Amino acid sequence: MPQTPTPRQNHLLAALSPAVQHRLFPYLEPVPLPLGKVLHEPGDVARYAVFPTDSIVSLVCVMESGASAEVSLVGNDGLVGLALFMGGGSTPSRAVVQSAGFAYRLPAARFMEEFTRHGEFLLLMLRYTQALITQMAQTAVCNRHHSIDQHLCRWLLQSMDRLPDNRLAMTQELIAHMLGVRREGITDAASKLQKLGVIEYNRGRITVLDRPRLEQLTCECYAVLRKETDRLLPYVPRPTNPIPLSDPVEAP
Amino acid sequence: MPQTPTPRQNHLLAALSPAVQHRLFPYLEPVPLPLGKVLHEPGDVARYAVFPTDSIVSLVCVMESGASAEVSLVGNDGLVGLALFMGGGSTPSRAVVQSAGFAYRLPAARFMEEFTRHGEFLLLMLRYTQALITQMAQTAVCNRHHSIDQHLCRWLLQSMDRLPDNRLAMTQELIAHMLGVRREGITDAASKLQKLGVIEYNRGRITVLDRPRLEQLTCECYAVLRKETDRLLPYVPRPTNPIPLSDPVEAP
DNA sequence: CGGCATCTGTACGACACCGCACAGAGGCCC
DNA sequence: GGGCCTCTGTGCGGTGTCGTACAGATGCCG
Repeated sequence: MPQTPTPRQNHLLAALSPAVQHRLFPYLEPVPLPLGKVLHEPGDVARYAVFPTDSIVSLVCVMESGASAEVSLVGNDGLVGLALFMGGGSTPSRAVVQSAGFAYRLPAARFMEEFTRHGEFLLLMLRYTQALITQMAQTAVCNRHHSIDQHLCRWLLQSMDRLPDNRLAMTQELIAHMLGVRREGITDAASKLQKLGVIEYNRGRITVLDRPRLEQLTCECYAVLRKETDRLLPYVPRPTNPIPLSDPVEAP
Repeated sequence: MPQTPTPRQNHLLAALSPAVQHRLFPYLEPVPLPLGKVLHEPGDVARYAVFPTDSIVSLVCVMESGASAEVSLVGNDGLVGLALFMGGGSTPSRAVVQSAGFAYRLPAARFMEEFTRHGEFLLLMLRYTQALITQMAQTAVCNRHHSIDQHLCRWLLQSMDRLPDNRLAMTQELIAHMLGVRREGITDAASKLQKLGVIEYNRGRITVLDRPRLEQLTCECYAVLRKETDRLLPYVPRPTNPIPLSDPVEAP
């Protein structure tokens, strides 16, 4: 069952030193992110930085025709609202919740207060920005060269990496929209994966059964991203206090 | 004829305040960038930041198969070497000279010295980074949805925006490599443009004859990028000295 | 001037993906 | 339980791009 989230489920927040956490955490506010919620439209001025805990947000580019394509994925590894500190205030992309869950948001002013201290927070944000840039670059080349099948595998893996379990609630229609392809294209690709026993599929519920196989089937883009992300943002949460790692023998 | 370049031909360098220019310019070193020169391979640790003046550098992603695709274009509007200040040190992309010319390079240490003053230089770099992010995002969606014809138009326009005149020295083979398509695809697209009288084409020399028409033929991506770049990085060079813009009737 | 490498144009079958249309198959609610 | 909406599967022709192969055109250089 969904427990109350904690800020430290977000890797960026977890990686901050106690001092920074102490300054920021009081201003963090948990927000539920229902499927499909739009965090910002192209050109919107961001009022919050949003740090997902167990939710996933897609950054998508939308064309005049209504066609769209995802350019990157933000989960508990990142934050939505780069434009806050990049100086532009807004971006030409839309941020939409792709997997429901929770996030913590931090008012823009507080965010900038910490950012302009020019300390570890700034450095962390820059590193995350580079990870995001890598993701976009790889998406661009993947869109050019790889098949829908491969692309779907990559997308599933990237989503799984940001989720607590191996299940995902999404219709084929939505996935198609994210990847910028036809719904039928996803039906085909997903059917193949289902026949191979790699995933199980049922009216908007996807379960990954054989992750290693999925990694074999996807294009090299996934490995590139994984490697680069691990390099830039190794997940090493700071301990809050001296923590009892093993069970507190009698917990509630 | 090619004159000796000056750092101020680069818009970023030109936009810096006299104080910053005074600190940085002594360490700038002009370098010729011949066509095809590789500034860095994936994973290379950058030793310089490179500011093009009249040259153009392409950032491309290369796949295992050798296939590649350009993710962004850097000319006198930007610099090569974001990884310097983003914290990663390297990126998984290759930087290759697409149009020969000159650039100024700044040793990494000097660059960081100024960057870590956390003043206008940092802010300018961040703004440029956002412009680059926008470019990558748009490239991703363009790769997914638009035709080679449209893509070529966009690429020509973006190249022209970074060149002093309306001529470009590139074979179809090279363009194809940049765009991540077949050479014949470029032949087709370019033939159409030539028949329309929009460009003139001759063994590696392209001349744009009808720019307005080109802007009609391209996809919306060009306009999006143009608008966003102008917003983020308006080109307002700082005067070197107190400059007589109009006659200084009675200025100090 | 002639030879040759390079660049450009053309052709043709293969294939992935598209757009559309429609048929089953669940799940949800009255 | 019945009705209905949503989601998924399937089929068809059309089109854009690919891979390959080859022929002309151009410019450079000996």
